Amino acid sequence: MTDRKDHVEAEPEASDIDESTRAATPFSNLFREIGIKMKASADHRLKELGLNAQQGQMIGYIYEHQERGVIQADLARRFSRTGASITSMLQGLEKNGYVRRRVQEDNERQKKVYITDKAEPLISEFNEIFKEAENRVTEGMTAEEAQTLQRLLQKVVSNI
Amino acid sequence: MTDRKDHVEAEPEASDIDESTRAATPFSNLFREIGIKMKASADHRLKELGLNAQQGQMIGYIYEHQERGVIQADLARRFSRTGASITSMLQGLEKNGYVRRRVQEDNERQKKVYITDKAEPLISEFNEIFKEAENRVTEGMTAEEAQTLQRLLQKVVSNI
DNA sequence: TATTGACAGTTAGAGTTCTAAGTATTATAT
DNA sequence: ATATAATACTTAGAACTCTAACTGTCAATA
Repeated sequence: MTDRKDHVEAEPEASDIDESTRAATPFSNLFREIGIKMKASADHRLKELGLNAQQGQMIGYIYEHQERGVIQADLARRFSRTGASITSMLQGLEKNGYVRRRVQEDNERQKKVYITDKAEPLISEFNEIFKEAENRVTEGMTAEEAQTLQRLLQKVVSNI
Repeated sequence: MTDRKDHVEAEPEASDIDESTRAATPFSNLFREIGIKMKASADHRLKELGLNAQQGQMIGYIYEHQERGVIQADLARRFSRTGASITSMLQGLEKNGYVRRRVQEDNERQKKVYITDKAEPLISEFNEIFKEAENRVTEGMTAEEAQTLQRLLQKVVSNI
């Protein structure tokens, strides 16, 4: 309600919204904004389950791959995090009873990671939440536009 | 060199790379990957200056807007962070001499934020680094493709 | 076989982020 | 005019992240 611009150099400026369309770095700003919003959205939904987005993704990934065997280094690669970060995250998830870790018999350097019974019933909810987020991205686009977007994003990935 | 898949359920699986193209949530994965890569790239470049990407963006934003007057709540809005995060970040930047803060005379709740002389010479380097990153995004695209990408990304922003 | 190097994971310490609770100031309403 | 609410910022405590240094295990090689 109050006008926060009502101070010293009170110039009648345009609103700040949609700044990314005027900036010299529109793509950086767009990607940053999208990342923030998607994370916020996922965090909001997963909060009911007592987890955050990163934890949800990690549990989902472990679930999908645990039969093949997942070690911490796999998670570090997959989520572009350092080994120390993975240790910290898994310690948290283990403390709260969502995962367990077991040293490999054939290679004692490695620890394999598994989902617990406590985490299993959450998987289907995760999938639903992530699928909803996925669908919202392309809302109001034609199938062709969505396909073009995906193709161009893949190009961006290979560029950077 | 070693085959890290050489353990218990040793199935001859396809490699993990490019998983985002097969996943059920290609857009989420693409955006996550792009975000991680862009941040890593910016961090790497700004490291020579003793700063990280977030600090660089914040200093740049303050520089661009300090004549109009920037208070902490503006930064929180702009960067989608809580007030507490901004306090913490600015305490760090202030300790290292990049910004200074001054309580407003006409509203003692607010603190205006300014760039110091120490930070000023870095601005042009920031701009160059961010512009390079921006250009790399659309490398190998036609002007029309880049325009399409920007348009679709704006649609994504409004969708989520 | 013994050394050397690579790999997997941990810890310690620092920075960033969050939530929750708090102080102080300003605006609104009764 | 006084009480209430909204705003701006800070602090405390926790979680996640990083780098650097460390332990322990396995692989390569001389």
